[in-house]
Amino acid sequence: MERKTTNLMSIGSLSKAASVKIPTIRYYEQQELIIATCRSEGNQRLYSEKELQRLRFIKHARDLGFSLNDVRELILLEQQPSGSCESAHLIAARHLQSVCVRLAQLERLKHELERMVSLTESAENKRCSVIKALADHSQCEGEHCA
Amino acid sequence: MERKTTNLMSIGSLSKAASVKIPTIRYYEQQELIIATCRSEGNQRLYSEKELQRLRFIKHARDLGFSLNDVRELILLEQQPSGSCESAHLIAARHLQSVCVRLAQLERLKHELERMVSLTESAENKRCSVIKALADHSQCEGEHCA
DNA sequence: CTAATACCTCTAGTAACTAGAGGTTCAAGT
DNA sequence: ACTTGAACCTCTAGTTACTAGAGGTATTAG
Repeated sequence: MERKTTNLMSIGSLSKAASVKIPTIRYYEQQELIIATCRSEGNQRLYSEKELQRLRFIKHARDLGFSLNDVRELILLEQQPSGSCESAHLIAARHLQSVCVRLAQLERLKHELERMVSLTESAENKRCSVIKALADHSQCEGEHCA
Repeated sequence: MERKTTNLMSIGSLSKAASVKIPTIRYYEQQELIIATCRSEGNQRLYSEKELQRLRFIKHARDLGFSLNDVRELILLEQQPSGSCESAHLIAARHLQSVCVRLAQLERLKHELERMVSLTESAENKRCSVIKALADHSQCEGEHCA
């Protein structure tokens, strides 16, 4: 009744529509994240609009840096009627947290690298200061140096 | 003459001194980044101060996010007498560049995740907004959405 | 001399794909 | 109906930088 035209598409079309490479789609299938609606007589995968939506969901989550395990969980939550919101929120919040941590780390690394590179640029000494900076970590300002 | 006491250490001591795990050291050996000075009668690895310095160099570079391939190159450069500075500078600058790119990406992701999470917190509707945000990327503000 | 600890090699597993070999199916044109 | 070329199929192995485990040997402290 509310079923649209049963327009099934090949893996190639799906790939283009979701901007996800074909081998990746097959990999996701292996990981049980997405399964083709059915196969053609000749065993080729056929997908409906529903799978396209799911693949876009996965793509978006991956672009946001969620792991495939997170994605797996989110898909399960999506399928449940309700009560799943808190869990989804938790996953997102946890991920946000790790993004923040990573961000702070990268900031620090950026500073040290900048220092290293600028030292090199003004180098008048023979010994390379990039290499010196790496070898002699007493100069290092970063926290990663124990 | 300028040779210090020939105090060789086991892989365990080296590991502690450089804060690098034992299997990782063996892995680096396999990758030809560091080789033990010699072996004991019973075939156990023995290292000198020189290897400790190199391992610290590797560790520091890895902490700064250089790939093992970069490290390999930097080590080669380190061993050459001179003229290697530009190459080392190039490697560092290239890496800094990629750190900056990654940083900008992460900033964007952070914003989108924050938006997602805050939406969820104030949700009064039944359907989870985290999941909705992932499914419906027309709401998405990030550049990663094509 | 013995027991605990540290070491050895080798293989396989992790995440998230990517690449390639070798073969089949589909769609379009003649 | 036939042919050609693109798109598809499965399966295996490679990528990065390690980590974990099995099964066995060396060293060292008491």
